[in-house]
Amino acid sequence: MISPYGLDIVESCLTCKTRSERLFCDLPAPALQAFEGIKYATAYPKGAVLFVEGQAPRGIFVLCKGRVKLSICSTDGKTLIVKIAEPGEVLGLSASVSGKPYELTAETIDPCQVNFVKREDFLRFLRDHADACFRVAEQLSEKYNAACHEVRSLGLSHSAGEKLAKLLLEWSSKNGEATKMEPRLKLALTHEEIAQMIGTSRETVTRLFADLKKRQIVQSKGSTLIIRNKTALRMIATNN
Amino acid sequence: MISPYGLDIVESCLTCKTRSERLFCDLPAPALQAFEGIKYATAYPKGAVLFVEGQAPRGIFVLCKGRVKLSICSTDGKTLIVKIAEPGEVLGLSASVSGKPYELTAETIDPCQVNFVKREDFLRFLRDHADACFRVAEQLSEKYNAACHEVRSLGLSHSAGEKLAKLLLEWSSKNGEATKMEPRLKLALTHEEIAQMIGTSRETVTRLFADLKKRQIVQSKGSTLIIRNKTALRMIATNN
DNA sequence: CTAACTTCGTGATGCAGATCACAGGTGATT
DNA sequence: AATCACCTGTGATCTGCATCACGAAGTTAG
Repeated sequence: MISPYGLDIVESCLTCKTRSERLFCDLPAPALQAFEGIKYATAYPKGAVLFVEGQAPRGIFVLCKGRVKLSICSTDGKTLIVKIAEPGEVLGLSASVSGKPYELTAETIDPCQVNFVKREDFLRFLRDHADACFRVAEQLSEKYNAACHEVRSLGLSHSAGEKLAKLLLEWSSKNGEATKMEPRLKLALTHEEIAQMIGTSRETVTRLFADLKKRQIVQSKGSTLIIRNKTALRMIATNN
Repeated sequence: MISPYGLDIVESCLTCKTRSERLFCDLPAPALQAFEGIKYATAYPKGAVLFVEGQAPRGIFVLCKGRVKLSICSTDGKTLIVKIAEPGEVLGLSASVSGKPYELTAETIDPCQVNFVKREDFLRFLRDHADACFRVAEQLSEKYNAACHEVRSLGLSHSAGEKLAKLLLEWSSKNGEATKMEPRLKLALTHEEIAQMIGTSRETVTRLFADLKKRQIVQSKGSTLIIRNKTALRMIATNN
């Protein structure tokens, strides 16, 4: 089959191997069958925009492969990256359910495979399949939960250093590296983007990293970051 | 019937007059009947705590009367008020759906009437009533939407003045006063609480109000605030 | 009607971090 | 190897606001 942007496209959800690990995708057979009928399997290159904040909801995007940057943006161009979505997440869900405009902008940062479902089709699907509807509620709860974490991090931390430390710890816990004494993680983002994630300026991020290195708390090798002193980092993250 | 804390308790959802105006409550007859069977109508005095951030979810709280303060709190005691919930909202919903701990603390700021539903009962109810399940998804979308607004306000505004202006405009739009040239609104919160809503210090709020008054943008009469210059306020809210 | 709180108003001070400005790195592209 | 575009590092400066500190003005209670 054709494979644009260097992706191995999983054509059908019915035969998808990773389905069972994913909260939303792991539907009972009838629902899955119905979903199969209304979805459009699509592929996007890196840097494609799935939807823009403020647009009327066209439908949902189930992310199968690749990562997507979710951000909000102020009138004067300042950007805040809310999260980096991973495969298995459903994007544009809340807007499609409520009918309100998308509240975020979604932009791919890898080549991505996405299953798109038109809003009307999706709503009909939800009416017919109660079990899927509950999955949606679960997904939305997850999203709400994540948003609350974001609010907490933005609203309750005093310093930029604290937020950076929180972010690094969070990242390290995602790679199964959390248990290790000295977790490693790939820094796939630029300082600029990290700054946008914690709501600060690029220069501050650079300075903070320099400081962490000087204090032997982290160490970088190319684009991998090694956390040498996890307890110290945790101190910075929790305290002030 | 008994009427604690000076409330007129609406005993049954079936005869509730305000039901139709409320997103979640306006259920089709069978679901409503079932809901009636699992809910506990309860009343709380002002200052009661419905649930605390971090607790395992016991169930949902449908707010019938009164207002509830939703906040998150850091280890060092700093508090951020996320929102003031109004009648019709369902509290503790996302935690009850996902099974994760409550992400907020809910505290009444008026005498309140609340319908409580135990988590297991609620989940069973959702399985049996697909239409209610969709309502839940809608509610969660609302909540997610609100959380996104919060994130935006916290993460993208440069100054405390901007956030205060946003808050005042938002409040004025809730009372049907938005259309008027000079909307009035009751300031039911102290400067301290307002500060906790916009993530700043009490003194700053006082100073900002003083400044707005000096510039003839607002004017206060006792606990009512009159917005004299809406365009100026909007300038402050959007720009910097 | 005074005491005891709570909330509000305002000055003085200090610091975190935004912003500007520029220099050195790094990797692609040709 | 040379150009370009984009990152990273670092100094200098400037400001918004947190924090401390205290006194005035409301509010509740005895």
